[in-house]
Amino acid sequence: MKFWSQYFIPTLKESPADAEIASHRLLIRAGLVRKLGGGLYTYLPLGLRVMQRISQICREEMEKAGAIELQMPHVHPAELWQQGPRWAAAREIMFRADHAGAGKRAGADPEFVLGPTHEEIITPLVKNEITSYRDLPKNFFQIATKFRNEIRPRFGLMRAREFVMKDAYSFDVDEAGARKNYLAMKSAYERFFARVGLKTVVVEADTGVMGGSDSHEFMVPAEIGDDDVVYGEKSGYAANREKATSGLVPAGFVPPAPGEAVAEFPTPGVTTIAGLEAAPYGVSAGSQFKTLVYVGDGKLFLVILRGCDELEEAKLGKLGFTLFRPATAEEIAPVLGAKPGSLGAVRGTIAKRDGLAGIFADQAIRLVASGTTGANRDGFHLKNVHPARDLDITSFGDFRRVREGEPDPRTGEPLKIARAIEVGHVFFLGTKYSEKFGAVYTDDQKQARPMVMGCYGIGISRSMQACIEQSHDADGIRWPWAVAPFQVLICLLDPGVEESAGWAKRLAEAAERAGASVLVDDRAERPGVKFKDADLIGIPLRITIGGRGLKEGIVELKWRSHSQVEKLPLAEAEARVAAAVAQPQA
RNA sequence: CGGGGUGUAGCUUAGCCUGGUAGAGCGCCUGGUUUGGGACCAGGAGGUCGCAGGUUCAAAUCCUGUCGCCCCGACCA
Repeated sequence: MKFWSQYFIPTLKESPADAEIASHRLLIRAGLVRKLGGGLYTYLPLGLRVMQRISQICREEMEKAGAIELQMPHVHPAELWQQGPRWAAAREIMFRADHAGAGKRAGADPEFVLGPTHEEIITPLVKNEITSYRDLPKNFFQIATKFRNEIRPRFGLMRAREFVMKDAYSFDVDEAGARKNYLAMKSAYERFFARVGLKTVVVEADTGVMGGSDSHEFMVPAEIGDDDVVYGEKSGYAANREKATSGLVPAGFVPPAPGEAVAEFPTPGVTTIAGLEAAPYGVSAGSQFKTLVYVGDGKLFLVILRGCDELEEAKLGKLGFTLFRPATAEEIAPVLGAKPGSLGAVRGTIAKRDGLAGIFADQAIRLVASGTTGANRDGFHLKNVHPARDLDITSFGDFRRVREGEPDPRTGEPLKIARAIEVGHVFFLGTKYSEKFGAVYTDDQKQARPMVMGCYGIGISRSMQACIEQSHDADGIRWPWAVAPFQVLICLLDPGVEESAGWAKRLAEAAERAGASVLVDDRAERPGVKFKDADLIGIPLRITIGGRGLKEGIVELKWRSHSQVEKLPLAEAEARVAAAVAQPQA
């Protein structure tokens, strides 16, 4: 039992100017966190309590699923990351943790980094400690602070530079075992989110910088999310937009036959899709081929899309480059022979074809029978271009961004798109890390084999904010029972009156005996202030004790999520409070 | 990093265009009256106007630079 007057809950009437979304405002107004700097927050007592509750639920579900808790360092020798498979890709977001007097040149690699995640730490550990198939499978987890120098921290805890995450890493003897672990984690996640009261949607996801092959994300649908989820209402198809495909090109599609031969025509000053659409050319965007130039691991490559389509950059990840970025005009001209705006991939028109690592075409261009594209000669384009006949394509793939309304890949129904917050992510990693770090075991045939891994994250601090985003009203937060900082708030309107204080104590003890945590608002404030604060901090069950009620022989019981007030006769009050705690309505 | 915005008391902000005494509300302190949905009265404390330079007799206000923060895009739990 805590007394408000002895505790620390700095609530605010007005929300700070730098908080824009509801959950961020409430996080601050309800006294859960305070900002130190961009993406850096202090968890105040109330916020910390919520974090601890979420963590505890997470811990329980992990352990039920057979995972073992440990704790790894936050400071990592940079060397380990340099040995790993993603140093180049991950160093951008890593904080350097050089110690003073390291005497490093500017720009030199850091000696230490702050851990953004822990594959590079757990894998060497397991390599050293586990060598036999008899000791596998194992699944280790920790709940710890992560450090990522996010390019743009935002929305409070939603995307922070320092945040709390549960991360788990599974090690198996083979793929079948790893799949089993993957599914075990996936269902543990479902139980976890159900318990914390977060409604999530599971979607197929891109693996991003993490690497790996299979991946699902747990999303909380919310307007303010920074992911787009593509889904079919009937089919059950749901995928992150970065990964989503549509049935634009049906299975068994037969490309149209080629027509007239390719012909060049002058297009002075026209360097955009829109420019070619306009008079006098009148070429629809859908029958243009857009040629994008990227640099992958130091070499140029081309991506061909229909003029009406947009590149989904994340899909370039499957091409296998460690690092890629759009090429600059200076890099393009010598290889293609023209400036951006006149580029194309028609066979024989590329100045230095061997200067390209490949030409990758989105499969949707196969829908085009006769297209128009740049001639690799400034001021000229080519028409009557047939994808298969004329373009010098290395391979076809899915690179375009899905748009709302396109057909579901399974059922053909129009796809929908909604914003969502990613709160959990499971990856099937395979042997990418174990091979790199030599995490091998000896099987029963005395053969050395790489362990098959999976990794699994839950954003603990982000989940806290997602709870608020999903459960609040105009007056404040409405905490789900399981994660509320306190479950019962006793609003003691006359803390100085002995009879009132006595009832507060008795009812608080009754609630605690029934298993609830209790906060007593014993401040010398007017009732209005207490009620407003009660709604703001969102404790699920409120018991009001005041002179008016006591005169009537009652105390009041009210759920934060309902508007009705129940009057409890004093004689029944303790039992009724205990009964309410046993059957929470939140 | 690109684009947009913004920095004035613990919080929300007015003043800036058109240079000349920094002002309000909330919160805080003291006293009093109040006491079931953010009370009222009286008094009080609290501000290097983000920082640095410049223009000027004079800069919160104009100019330059810089830093922080917020929003939109790429990154992610």
